[in-house]
Amino acid sequence: MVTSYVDRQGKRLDEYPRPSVAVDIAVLTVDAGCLSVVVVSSRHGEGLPGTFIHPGETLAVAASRALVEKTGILGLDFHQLAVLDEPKRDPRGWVLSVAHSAIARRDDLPEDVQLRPVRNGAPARSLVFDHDAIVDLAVADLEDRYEEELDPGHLLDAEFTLLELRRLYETIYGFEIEKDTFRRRVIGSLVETGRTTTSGGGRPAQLFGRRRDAKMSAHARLQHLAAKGR
Amino acid sequence: MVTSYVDRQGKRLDEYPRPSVAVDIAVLTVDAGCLSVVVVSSRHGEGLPGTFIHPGETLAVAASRALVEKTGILGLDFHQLAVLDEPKRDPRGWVLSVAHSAIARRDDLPEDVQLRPVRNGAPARSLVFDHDAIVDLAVADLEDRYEEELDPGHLLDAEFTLLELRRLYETIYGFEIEKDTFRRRVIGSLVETGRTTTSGGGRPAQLFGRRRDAKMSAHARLQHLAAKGR
DNA sequence: CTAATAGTGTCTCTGAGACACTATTTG
DNA sequence: CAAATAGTGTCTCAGAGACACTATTAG
Repeated sequence: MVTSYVDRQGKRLDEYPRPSVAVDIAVLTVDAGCLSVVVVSSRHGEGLPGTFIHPGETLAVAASRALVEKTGILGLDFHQLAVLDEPKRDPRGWVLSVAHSAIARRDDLPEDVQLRPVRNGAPARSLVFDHDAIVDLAVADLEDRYEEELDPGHLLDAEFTLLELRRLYETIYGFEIEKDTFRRRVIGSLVETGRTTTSGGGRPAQLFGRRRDAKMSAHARLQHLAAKGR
Repeated sequence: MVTSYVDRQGKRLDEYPRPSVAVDIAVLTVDAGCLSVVVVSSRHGEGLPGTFIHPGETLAVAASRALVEKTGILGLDFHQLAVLDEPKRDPRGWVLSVAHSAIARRDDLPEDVQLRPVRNGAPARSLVFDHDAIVDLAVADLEDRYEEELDPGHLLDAEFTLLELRRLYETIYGFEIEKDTFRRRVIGSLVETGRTTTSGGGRPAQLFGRRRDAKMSAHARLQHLAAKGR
């Protein structure tokens, strides 16, 4: 490392005390129809998987490493949410945490992973440090991204029915959606496969695939919330 | 600092090598009808004002300190944009930067502050390290927040005409807006003051104030961009 | 047949966009 | 009067929401 640079006060870079920098990851999934988050247990209590960043790593690499080491989860994409910077947020010392989120299909997670529901109606979480707040950020981010794009986390298979898609969005948004309105909203982002499935019980449902670059039309959830005066 | 905690590998917290953590701030303003960013000169070239975080500080405090020390700017609100984490992004060594943005009125900035235009048509910036990318993030963030709310950065006075408001939005969005459509879009977020001003040259324009909680209606800019096929 | 789910026709409402028009000032 | 800016009336278009209707399967 080059250390000969000095700043305006004449201090060398390596004279500054430095914080430890951690990554914490909220891995969200839909388990049994419920939006859930992966947690790990430690001596401090239940929290999100995380680790300290190592030299030469990017934050995404550190996040991958944390998930493998602590949960056995592999190969997710990470989104930065925020930097948690309260000097006293971690009793071990001065630790900044870069909060991340990721989305995973339940069956891409190990069988024995610990999951906690995250929706408001669900039993209260109480994770260590400020990890509850990270989960809230992750959920808000998930909602935003599902509003922009059609199932960007690929929680559904390559082919799915409109009912399956709608149930997924209801799980993520946390409220029911009218089937006719929903159909018209997403149909432009789908391609018919010609195949049908009768697993639902009534008339066979058509199976759809995603269009490339499958945006959601307009901003329905915002309008919905506005209409209800929330 | 408590250092007796150990992690799963049995390492104490203070045994990990730590990155330096910097804050860099893109202060945006409208100067002479042009969206601009505050820059500072150093031996590396022109860059955004920034500093290393000190023990006990939050990032926002470090950002305030950086602005005062390097530009004399006081009292802005900061928004975290992203963490820049490429291990080699800073030639001085391993430096993470938490990019921030802030919005300021031109006349709240010192007279002699260095400003550079940021819009695409403007002369190319070429700031040090990855600071051009931070400016891009700051501009995107500004556009998003001006789309959600009416002049959240309070770049206008307490009372203003619709022409002034529209010119501001045109400067921020980077394209012209129809006056009739714009008027109908924002009028619900304004309160009439009863006063008028004739400084424009033609019929006197009414002066408006902000409503508390002045949201913009719907998401006009997105729809505009979609309509133009961009 | 009924139950159940899939999918459509159609009406209303809202807001964006566009154009033309009227209104009120200065010179 | 002309020029300039402020503000409105009104039409079209698109999409959300809601309701009722038709379609196709299982049993």
